[in-house]
Amino acid sequence: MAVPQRRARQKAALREEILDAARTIVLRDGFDGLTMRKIAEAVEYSPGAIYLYFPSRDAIAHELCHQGFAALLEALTPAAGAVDPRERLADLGRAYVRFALERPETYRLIFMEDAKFTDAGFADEPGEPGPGECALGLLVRAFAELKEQRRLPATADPHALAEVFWTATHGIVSLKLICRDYPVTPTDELLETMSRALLDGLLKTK
Amino acid sequence: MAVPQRRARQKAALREEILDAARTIVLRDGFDGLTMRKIAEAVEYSPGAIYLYFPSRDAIAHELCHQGFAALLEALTPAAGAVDPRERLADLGRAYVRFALERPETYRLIFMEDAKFTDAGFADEPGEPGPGECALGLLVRAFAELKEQRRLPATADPHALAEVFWTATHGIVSLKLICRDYPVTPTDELLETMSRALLDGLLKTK
DNA sequence: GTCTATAAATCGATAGAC
DNA sequence: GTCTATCGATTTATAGAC
Repeated sequence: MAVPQRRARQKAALREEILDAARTIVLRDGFDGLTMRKIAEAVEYSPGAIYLYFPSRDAIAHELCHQGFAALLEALTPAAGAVDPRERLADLGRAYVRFALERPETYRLIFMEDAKFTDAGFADEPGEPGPGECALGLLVRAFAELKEQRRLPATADPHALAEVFWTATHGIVSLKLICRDYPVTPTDELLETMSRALLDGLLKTK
Repeated sequence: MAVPQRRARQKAALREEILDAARTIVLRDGFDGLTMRKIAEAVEYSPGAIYLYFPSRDAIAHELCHQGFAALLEALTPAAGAVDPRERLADLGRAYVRFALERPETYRLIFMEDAKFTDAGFADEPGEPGPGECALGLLVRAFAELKEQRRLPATADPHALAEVFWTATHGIVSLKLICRDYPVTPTDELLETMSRALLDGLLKTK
């Protein structure tokens, strides 16, 4: 029983090597620049060998996307520690922006490339939460707590408010990642102004 | 002198035909699906003939982008009629979202594809305003009026606030255009909630 | 000015030798 | 399991006949 296990380990190791190489390429050349040939060259195998580990280029991209969502969730989780939900939302916004700017190609891949990758990050298998859903859940939870504390109107929908906060933050980073010169205002200032105004406007009182 | 003018008209006409065909293709197949061959087929010329009117695929995309920004400005201008600046901002947000959803491929082209296209729409020639700058100017002007009316703090920066409003709106539509399933909340509801909360939070009083 | 033909470079994916 | 070789289809752009 030992030999097949070793083989399985080796197979898994090369799988990881391929994914690492793919990540590097996406980071350097963007998603369109990810080709089977480049991957093969990077791991020093022939192009055909890659197909023994992944059935297609899309499968590799899908796996990268899944790992990207997991990384986002990992980056957000430590920012969800604040006791005060409002403070926590501001922290989550900052962590989200930091993640996007530090790993621009990962962010582009999961949120700016293709619907099939983005949607896949939310519901892993139909019904299962998935890392994207969990990340959004951090926001939902904070708004739900604000509502429990009667700092939001009784009619407020925590999920909708979480999506408002998320889309607004996404708007800042996605434009910053696309354009060189616009928006002119520094990212931090945009985020802080947006975050404060949005929460001021939503909450009954500070 | 008449003949060269007629020739110039014919040349300009075919130029427009090429651009029209390119627009249709971008709308149908997305930006990546825009190829010289498809354009040539659509206008019933050979691929090589296109190069007599445009030096490259990028030049066509650049022209499309410029026209896209002009169309955005045209779609926003009638929404800038409200006397009350706050009401005007809400109207501009609605017109912006409507434009993006009605012409998704145009919106993708000018704001979600490539930096060189997006930046080009703002400052046409260095120094000149460009349609993108004008569109943003509609927002800046509204915030500037709010400041004149003492409904914003004296320290408020109208340009920064305009960019906050713009990025937040862009966040809604860009995610809607990318993902099938997320955000779950309907676009209109996201926009109205965001718009109201943001302006409530920024303005001293309603 | 327009065409045909083609260069030169990609790509994803597969077949079959070893 | 890996490689070589290649299919078949892309693409942008150009050269040269008409």
